[in-house]
Amino acid sequence: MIHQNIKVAVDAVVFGYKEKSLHILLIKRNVEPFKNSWALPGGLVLDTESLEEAVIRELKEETNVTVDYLEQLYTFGKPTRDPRNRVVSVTYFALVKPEHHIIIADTDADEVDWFDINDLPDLAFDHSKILDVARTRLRNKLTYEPVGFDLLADKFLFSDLENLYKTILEKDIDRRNFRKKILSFNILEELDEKVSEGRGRPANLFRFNKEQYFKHKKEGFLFDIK
Amino acid sequence: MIHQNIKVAVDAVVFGYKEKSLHILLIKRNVEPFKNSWALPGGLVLDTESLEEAVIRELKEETNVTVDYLEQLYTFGKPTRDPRNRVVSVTYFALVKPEHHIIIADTDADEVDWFDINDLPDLAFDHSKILDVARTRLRNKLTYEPVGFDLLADKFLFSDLENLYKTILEKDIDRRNFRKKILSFNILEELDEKVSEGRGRPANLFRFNKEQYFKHKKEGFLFDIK
DNA sequence: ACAAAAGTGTTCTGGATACACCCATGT
DNA sequence: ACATGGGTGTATCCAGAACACTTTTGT
Repeated sequence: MIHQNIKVAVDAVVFGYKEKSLHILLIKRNVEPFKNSWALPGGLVLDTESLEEAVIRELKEETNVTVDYLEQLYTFGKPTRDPRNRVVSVTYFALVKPEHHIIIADTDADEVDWFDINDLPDLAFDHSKILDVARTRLRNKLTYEPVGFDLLADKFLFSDLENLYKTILEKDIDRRNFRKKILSFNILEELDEKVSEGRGRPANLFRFNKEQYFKHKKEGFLFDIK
Repeated sequence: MIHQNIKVAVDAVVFGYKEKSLHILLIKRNVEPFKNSWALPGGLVLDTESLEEAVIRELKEETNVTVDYLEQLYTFGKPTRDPRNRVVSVTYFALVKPEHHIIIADTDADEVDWFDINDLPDLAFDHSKILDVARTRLRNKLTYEPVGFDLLADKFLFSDLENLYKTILEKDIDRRNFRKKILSFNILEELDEKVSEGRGRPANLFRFNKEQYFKHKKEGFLFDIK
């Protein structure tokens, strides 16, 4: 077998919705290259673990986060993407509910933090390219799968759901039509709890009913939001 | 840097439409493991080439095919997928017009052939899993991008296009509505050439107008076939 | 009483679907 | 003349889009 000198790594783009806007999880590197730059969490794959296991392990180690939703995104393999050695990175797309996790930096004293998607620092390596691909994926998925509910807290306000769609799809949404459409899917439970946020009429809390969704899906129902 | 013992390979699922049905390109292995099994074309990535360059090179070497359309599909990394060493395979999805290429097996006397998608041999490694992912991707892409035209000859019959959709989407199509819809996109040219296939009324030939398509796309038009 | 956000229904329009007969050729 | 596949139009229905006022609370 021919000799080959390529390393395999995984990197994750972790999305979360908090403080009324979309955030991603970054770590601050404390080694060269790109020392002190912010970067996507990730690292080399161990010989005996699967790619997915590698991402889950790295996320736990570097940030203390366990993901709610994880899928493979794209594999980046340009020979020069890492200035030291050739590294092929298999990237993953993850969704978490930020309030479910306490982020903790690695023992190597890296920093970890949530960054608003509209106020990001420069990223190490080709990580901003990876992020672009992830944002596109998120935008697409949002329209044909109920992934929004993996980003919101268990109990959420309709206005948060609406705001989430508005932010990610980058377009205005008609509140009445949006609500009508989502409710027509019969995958939400309206709770008997109201939340007042200081001013305005208190809003009702909703909960996503995953079982209902899978049941409807099995019966041929298609989630679809324009 | 920790020691890692993983190889990186690429494999391609190459689709083509010929003899009124969907085919894929396979090679017969002449080395262990899976000697004499049919497999997807592919091989190890060289240290200095990109992943995409590796696929293009391997396809040329092993089958003599140059692809018309190529995109990354998925990366398979289960530690045991190759019985010898650990190999992570970055797989690609390709479309070609079979009549544009003369397939030629490698000098190592491998065989190469087109196989009808509904009459496939057992495949080596996890290649049938890869193929499943590719078929799903093809089915999805067909509905929102005019990829069908990368599978058909330059000049084609409407009935071939229709048959292609019927085969891949695995459902019946209303001929009138299908034709109406496709023609409404204004991306086909009706040629002044007719073809008689033995019996029945001779059919008109059509040609896909790529420039028109890209022009419309830029103006916000969405290709969409249910 | 006013400001702020939540909640709610109807009309209109356009694309999707369903559907059946005539046409051009070869045998 | 008959068999075979090619080519075509209309009516119905439903989902998407557009659109504005009332309700509940805090200050």
